[in-house]
Amino acid sequence: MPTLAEVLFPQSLPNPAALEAQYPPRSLPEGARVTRFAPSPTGFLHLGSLYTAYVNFLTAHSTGGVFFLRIEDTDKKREVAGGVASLLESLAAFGIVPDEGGVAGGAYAPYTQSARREIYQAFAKDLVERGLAYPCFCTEDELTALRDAQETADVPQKGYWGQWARCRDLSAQDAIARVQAGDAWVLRLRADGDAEKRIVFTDEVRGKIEMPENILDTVLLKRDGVPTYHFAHAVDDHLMRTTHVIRSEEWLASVPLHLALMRVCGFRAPKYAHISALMKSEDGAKRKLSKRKDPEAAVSWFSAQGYPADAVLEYLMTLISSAFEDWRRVHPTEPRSAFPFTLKKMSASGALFDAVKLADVSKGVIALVSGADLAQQVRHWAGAHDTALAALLDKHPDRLAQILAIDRDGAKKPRKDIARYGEVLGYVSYFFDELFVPALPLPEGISPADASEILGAYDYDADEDKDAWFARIRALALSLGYAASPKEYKDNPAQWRGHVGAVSSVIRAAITGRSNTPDLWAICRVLGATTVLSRLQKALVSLNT
RNA sequence: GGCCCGGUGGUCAAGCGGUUAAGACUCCGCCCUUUCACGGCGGCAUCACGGGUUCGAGUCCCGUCCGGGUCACCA
Repeated sequence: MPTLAEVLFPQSLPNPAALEAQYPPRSLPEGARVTRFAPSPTGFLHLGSLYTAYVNFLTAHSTGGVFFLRIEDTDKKREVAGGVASLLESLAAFGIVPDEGGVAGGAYAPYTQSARREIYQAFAKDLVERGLAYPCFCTEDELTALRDAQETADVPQKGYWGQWARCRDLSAQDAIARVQAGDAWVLRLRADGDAEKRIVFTDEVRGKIEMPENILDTVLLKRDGVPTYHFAHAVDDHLMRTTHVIRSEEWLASVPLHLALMRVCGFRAPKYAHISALMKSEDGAKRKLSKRKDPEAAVSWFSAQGYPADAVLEYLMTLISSAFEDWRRVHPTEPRSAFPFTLKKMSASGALFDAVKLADVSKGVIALVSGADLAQQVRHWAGAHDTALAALLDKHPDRLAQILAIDRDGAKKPRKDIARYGEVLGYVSYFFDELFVPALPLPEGISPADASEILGAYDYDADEDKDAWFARIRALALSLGYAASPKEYKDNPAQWRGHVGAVSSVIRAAITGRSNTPDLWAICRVLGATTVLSRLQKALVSLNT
């Protein structure tokens, strides 16, 4: 006479003890943490997921531990073809490369849940043998009816539990008969919790938390024999020897269940850290960043906008630890991995995603990149996101590097005026004749006649060094009645028509069509004498007609 | 609805019984400056509310309110 467990799991399965031996505890130095990122292969990387992954990554790597990737593909309906590859690619773009799992493989393989089916079944069978789990034959309709009944009876605790759990007390014979009759079943936990009793655990970011014990007979194995998240989590994180389960706060409510599962399976529970979700403000209300409504929820949005991966990570870091920015000021070029990171310093409240702050952080990141490197990054970005820019850059090789080097390479205070690669085209357009739009924005108090006078009297000499070049402008200013410095003008405004700033602004406008640019002398060098002279000439002509 | 988490300026936040309640972003003003950017200085603006406990409360306790999460054969 076969037992219920044998009827439920007729196939030959490894036994739990053998699995324990096959996946032994890791030999890692004291304090080393093992963390993981466990996404579903939807191919879509959410900003929140990146955030979570990054915290896991930092936790492991700041302790000499292991960060692995596990694919949670237990729901075929959500799976997207090529999802895994695209996910790995997205993560890699942020320098987040798992030590194990993914393409790396590892000693605790397989790292894909769909390939671990018999591992889960082995533990499930063991649970049935010990009377800690049972088959449930309730149909979807019956479950809905149960829900409705609880609704009308106004039962505070909804769900499949206690007296509501109809299959819980089915005799083994009846259960066996139904299985043999071909009835579909799911496997449920026979919860032993008491709603009146409370469990206490310490969350690594939130501290001590007290909750009622789990009383729900949660589904462990679905109709198709595939585990639910909860059961897979218990089995996998135990067997893969995860020390710290760091995940989004939506899982916090499941901790009593997870702890109960760990206990009945005989596993030592990992430490848990629930980090708060990234929020978005809308009409004064706070809500979770949504994949549907918010383009910035997708990490791909940031790449498309041209935010360097480093900038996004740097921004996330400011959310991870409020001490980060202070540290960064002291260590402007240190890798982020050198930052003393702890889960405990993470905020327990959900942060609003702040695009303005990201832009500021990004400017700081881009300011540290050399002109040549930046040019290369921009070209790379343009190849994927802005073909017109890419074509332009290819037509003028090296030009962009020269432009971006201005006030940047070797500058003690490099310019911080580019937040995204996507802004670069607008930033540099006047360097290219095909994009240059002649315009003459005049400074306050300067009339077209004044401008005409200035341009008419100005001679550009391409051979002059910067000091000589500016000395000439100063002399010109003086000769036309403009103070040679703003200070002199302020000391006695009545005596002057203005100051050098007005003169150079007119020249700047004629050459670039703009009122704000980096160092004009350097710009002229990049442009070349022919172009400079020609633009100066045209501006003068336009003023006189 | 039950359970759970959270609530300090517009945003991110420090704070662990006694502080003029840090700092950063944004915005505004000033300084520096040939423009802009950078940098410097200054300013606007915060402890959700009500009760306790205490000589003293952002900090501890209780209640309320607000926001979020969860209660799936999704993760």
